[in-house]
Amino acid sequence: MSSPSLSAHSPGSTPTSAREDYLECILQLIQQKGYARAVDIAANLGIAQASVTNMTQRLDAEGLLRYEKYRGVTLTPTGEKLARGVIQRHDILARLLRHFEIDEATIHRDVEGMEHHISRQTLRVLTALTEELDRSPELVERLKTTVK
Amino acid sequence: MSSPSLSAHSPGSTPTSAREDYLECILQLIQQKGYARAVDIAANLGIAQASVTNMTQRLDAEGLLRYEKYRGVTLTPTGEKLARGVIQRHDILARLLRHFEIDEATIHRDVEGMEHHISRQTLRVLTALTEELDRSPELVERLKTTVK
DNA sequence: ATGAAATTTTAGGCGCAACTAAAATTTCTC
DNA sequence: GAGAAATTTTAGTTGCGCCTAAAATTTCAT
Repeated sequence: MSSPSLSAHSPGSTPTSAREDYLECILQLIQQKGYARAVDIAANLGIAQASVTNMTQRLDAEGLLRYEKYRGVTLTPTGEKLARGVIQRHDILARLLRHFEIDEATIHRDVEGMEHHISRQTLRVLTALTEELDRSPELVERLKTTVK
Repeated sequence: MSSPSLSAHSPGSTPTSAREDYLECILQLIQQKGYARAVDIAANLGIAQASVTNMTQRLDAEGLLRYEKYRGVTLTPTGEKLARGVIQRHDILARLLRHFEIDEATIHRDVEGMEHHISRQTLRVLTALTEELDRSPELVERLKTTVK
């Protein structure tokens, strides 16, 4: 039922999860600190610095970011759009789950895994759902009792 | 923020997504036809038959199924439990999304991607949510209007 | 029961995305 | 501004999970 794994990232195709993780992380760093250095990307993703160089070179070749040796990286418009999408999906999922009493670590793991697989359509639904939970604490309460 | 990719499947560790896809597919075949042949597994997963042999050998070594050369495969209790878990997560996600007007193809793709990343806690929440939607068509209607 | 067809296995290979170790470059400190 | 420290890059390696082609085995039809 699943596709033969996301292989070759032809330009225009959907980035792999790993690529999305990089883009997300890079945008977050840029927003937080104004720049994205390899050492911080590596720390945030929990991988070795050399792996970052490697991947950022590929992402540059694919037009998702601009990479200059020994200088930091910046996102291209395409890359930034993708990064914003991932962050948006991440945030909605986290907001949705936080309505219930799920530990943050679990929320983090689940969201991290799911955020790469949500279509625009599903995102819209989850957004509506989350906003309904925001404005209807009774609903949240009813659900929480059902859960336990 | 993400882990260094799911590498070595040490016994007792969480199976990779690919492994879960195999287990899910195998259990479905066994339920449907009484047995699981490589040719059907390959067709269902959209991969080559040789890849199935390869993976089933690994899954046997890991104790998730029993593999006998030129004979089919059967799930061990561990493998079957895992397969049931995946199918359960799959079904809940699909039921949840089907409450809205999302095309089946999109539901299929999203579920296929997300089903590997849902914890027990989150599963419980999504189940409660789905059952609430089952019994409250007004809520569904309200959400559907918000979405469009 | 034998030969053709289907299925399964073996063998070798590939791309992705990680790793380590060592070399190159930049940045900080005095 | 020289040297130490930090960072980045290069080079080479690994495991996963897929591939194709060819060989082995089983199954099916006559």
